Amino acid sequence: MALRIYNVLGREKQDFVPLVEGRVGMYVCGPTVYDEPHIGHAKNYVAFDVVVRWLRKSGYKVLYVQNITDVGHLRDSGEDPIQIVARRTQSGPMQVAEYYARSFFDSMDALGNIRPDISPRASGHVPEQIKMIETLIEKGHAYVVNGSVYFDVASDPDYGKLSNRRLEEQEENVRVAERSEKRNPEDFALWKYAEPEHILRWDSPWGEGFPGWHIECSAMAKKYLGATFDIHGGGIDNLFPHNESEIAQSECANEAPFARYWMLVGSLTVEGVKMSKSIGNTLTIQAALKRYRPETIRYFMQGVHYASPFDFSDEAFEAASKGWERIANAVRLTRKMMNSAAPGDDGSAILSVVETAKADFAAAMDDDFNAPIAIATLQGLTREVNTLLNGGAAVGLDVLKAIDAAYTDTAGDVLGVLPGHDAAGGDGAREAALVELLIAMRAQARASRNWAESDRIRDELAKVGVVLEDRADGTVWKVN
RNA sequence: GGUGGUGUGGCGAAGUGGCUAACGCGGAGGUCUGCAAAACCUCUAUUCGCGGGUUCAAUUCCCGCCACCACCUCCA
Repeated sequence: MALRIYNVLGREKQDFVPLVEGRVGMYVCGPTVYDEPHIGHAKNYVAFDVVVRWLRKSGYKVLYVQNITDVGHLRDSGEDPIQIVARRTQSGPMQVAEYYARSFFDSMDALGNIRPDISPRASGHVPEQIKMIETLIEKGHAYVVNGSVYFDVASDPDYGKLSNRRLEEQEENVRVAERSEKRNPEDFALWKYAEPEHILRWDSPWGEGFPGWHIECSAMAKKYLGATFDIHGGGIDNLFPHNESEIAQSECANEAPFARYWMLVGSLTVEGVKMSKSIGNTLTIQAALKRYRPETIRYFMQGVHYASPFDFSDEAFEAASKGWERIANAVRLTRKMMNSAAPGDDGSAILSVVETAKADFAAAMDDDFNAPIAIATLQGLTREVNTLLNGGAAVGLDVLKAIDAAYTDTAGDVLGVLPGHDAAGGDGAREAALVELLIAMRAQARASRNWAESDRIRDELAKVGVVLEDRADGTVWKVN
């Protein structure tokens, strides 16, 4: 079954046909590094991490580029956010950018996101941006005013094709344009003249200044992926003006199509409210990781299709967490039983169920990366696996290995939601040995019907996060 | 006002022109168990925002309306 992707450019689900067979060039808008990354970032980048993982699982050789925005862009206040933080912390702007870039990578690593192949920084690509701006000027798509350069929206008949904002429709709604150096209110800055107090500044043919917000993505995508490439990802909140402007700049400068498939991720709210500093409901990834384990965060976020809006609430998180645990328990049990199972294919009747689940999982992912359905197939598989493993009948090692491989291929490699391979939850051989020792002592107590002692061991372990479950064939444990 | 999106059971959330509207959580009952936990089984939306229309048939297509959300020029 072929991969299909909902292309925002055209607003329809399309067969995915890469530019070069077997290869995928993919660009995802990265963060502006002036603050700690939050769970909105997590949702976005987990989504694209899974996209890349699935493409690779499907056999594509993927080149994944995700930028780091570390140059100054203006905000409402008229000031560059990096500059604001720099002043507040009495640091240099690039020091601030570096600090938060590292924090971003740390958080992404902790969430289990595979790093992009290239993480280009806007500050390191100013010459490329200037070159592209010069090209736009030469081709009559941009003009210089007072040391700034603006893109002439009227020169691009395609402007608005991604967001469906056509100029002619817009114009009627534009109130009397305020006094501006722009020809049209819709024109956007490619290069901005730096006022004396602006710290982040570079030399350019138009004097000292700094690049516009959108041009970095156009320049870096071109440099690493070419004028035309396969997939452009980002958040839906940047559809306009950012993504629209990227297309306009790139296609006018390169005279070639830009990204062929646009995938935009739905926005995230917290308890139904948009995260914002003024409300004070921003949840950073580091804070979230103190409360929840990363696999459950990933699982939770993939319970909703990537393009849909997503609400991060404790209640919904708990529900998802329980669902995750069901799968994780089954995998843990499978691996535990692998340690002592006899070779052979006892219980092989389940293999057809395993194959069906793998096929259903693949079909779901091929259908515009439908992770919710992919997870549903794993839940269905888990019911069958649990029935088998808890049924008391012998299960051969070959069968257990097949089950483990199915989970690893799907929940592990693609969704990235499985705990580490250590059956105990991954806290080291010494801890495992200590727990096993206590379990053995408890088994003795149980054998002599000393329930007080056996319950005490179980309760004390529970206090430090080690949960015991008694089975007919022994006791299994896990770390909460 | 413009553009786009969403509205499905107690909660989260898939989905389809017509088989019993996935899956998870929660709830009820049961099995298993020293107890617990885990697990399994059964039940839990005559119904898919509202009103029209198309159709033999719509939650799914079309129109209108209502509600909520996002973005709307230099705020990833």
